[in-house]
Amino acid sequence: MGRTSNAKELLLDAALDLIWERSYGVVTIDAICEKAGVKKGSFYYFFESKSALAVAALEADWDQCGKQKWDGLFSASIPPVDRIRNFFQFAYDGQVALKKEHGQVLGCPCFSVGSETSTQDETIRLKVQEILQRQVRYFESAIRDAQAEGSIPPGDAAAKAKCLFALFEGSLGQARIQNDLEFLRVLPETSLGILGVTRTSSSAA
Amino acid sequence: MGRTSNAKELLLDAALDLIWERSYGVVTIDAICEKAGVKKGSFYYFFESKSALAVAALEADWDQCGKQKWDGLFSASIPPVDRIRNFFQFAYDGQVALKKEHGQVLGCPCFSVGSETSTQDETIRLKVQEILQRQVRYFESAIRDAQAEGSIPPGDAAAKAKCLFALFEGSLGQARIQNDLEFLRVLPETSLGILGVTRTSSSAA
DNA sequence: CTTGTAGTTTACTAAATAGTAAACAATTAT
DNA sequence: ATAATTGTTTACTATTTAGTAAACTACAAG
Repeated sequence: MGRTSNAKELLLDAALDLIWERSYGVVTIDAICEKAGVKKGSFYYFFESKSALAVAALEADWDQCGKQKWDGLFSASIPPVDRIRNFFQFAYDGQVALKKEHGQVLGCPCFSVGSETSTQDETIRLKVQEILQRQVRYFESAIRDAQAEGSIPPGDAAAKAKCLFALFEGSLGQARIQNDLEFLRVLPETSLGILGVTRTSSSAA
Repeated sequence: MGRTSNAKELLLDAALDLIWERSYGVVTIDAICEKAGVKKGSFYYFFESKSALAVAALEADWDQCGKQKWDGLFSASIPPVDRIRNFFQFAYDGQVALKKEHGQVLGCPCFSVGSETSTQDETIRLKVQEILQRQVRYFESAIRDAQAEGSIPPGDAAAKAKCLFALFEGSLGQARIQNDLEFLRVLPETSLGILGVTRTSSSAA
């Protein structure tokens, strides 16, 4: 019983938006509260600090959006090489939409916040680490499947996955810094080239 | 004539150190002054803001350290494939030393600060963009030379350089977030693999 | 309809921070 | 020496920010 509320969700959404668009350090609790339309007293009713909110916001974003997207893109019902190409294409399309909306390239919130805070806030660092590692595993699994069906050469799948992921995050970071999505446009093909795909298996002409 | 001073240099050094180790947003002017052993009045005598100091610190670091390192590593007197391998090895060794000194993986200050501030501070963004583009050109030139001598397959050298650079910065970011240098250790070989080097030309057995 | 619970609001404090003004100190050219 | 110049220091203000305490409101179960 008692009063009901969606303030917690409003705060999580506002925090992720602001931190993604600006940065963790520059966003104040007051700004988050204002954007969420929630008073500071309520903020402290739900969260103990900005750090705790950020951790919760990253986790909530994964649970509510990220996981489904990645599950769909890396579905076993899709040929493994296509999974990877589609993923990079999806990432590019998503950044195009975000740029249209915000006027700026935003990149990956998890990686940006992680890089910014990792030497200062261990709880954020661990949460980011956890989410990023989950993501690398999607790559790894697709690479293993592609190797099994012979569409890419054999080799250490975990290492290749990390390599692709670093390329991905590095490109997102570059795109954010240059405010230019050109870096991402070629990734669907570049990534497959790195994996050693010879013949373009399906969708592309 | 007039009084002489090294306060400006002390401030530049302190700023880069602190921002590298922590982040741009979390470092205050007071903290920079304290680390530099300079009073705030002097800070404002030399710089108009934290942002201006950061821009100057990044530029000074390139002028005094970065340029010479890159020039040496990418010297035309070195076989082009070795330049690339040596660069990644040097980067790894440098991060090992930094980790020993600071207890944490720090990554690339330019990229970290750039990613953190790019949507908030246009002058920092432009300076970072400039420095990063300079660095990509070293890769590009080495790749072109390697292609010319036939040690790697032909293809768009600028695109390959951007790809390698994204891999590099993405790996540094990952290393910072995971506080683990494993990501960087394999880069000397991984990078050459991506470029399509078949035979390990020199130093390695 | 009243009581316990869940959430909200207001008004506040204490601390951190950016930024300034003006007196002060050192150096050098004349 | 003494001015002019360059840099330093101190002490200050105004603002922003995190965080708290306590009164208040809505709701739901008995």
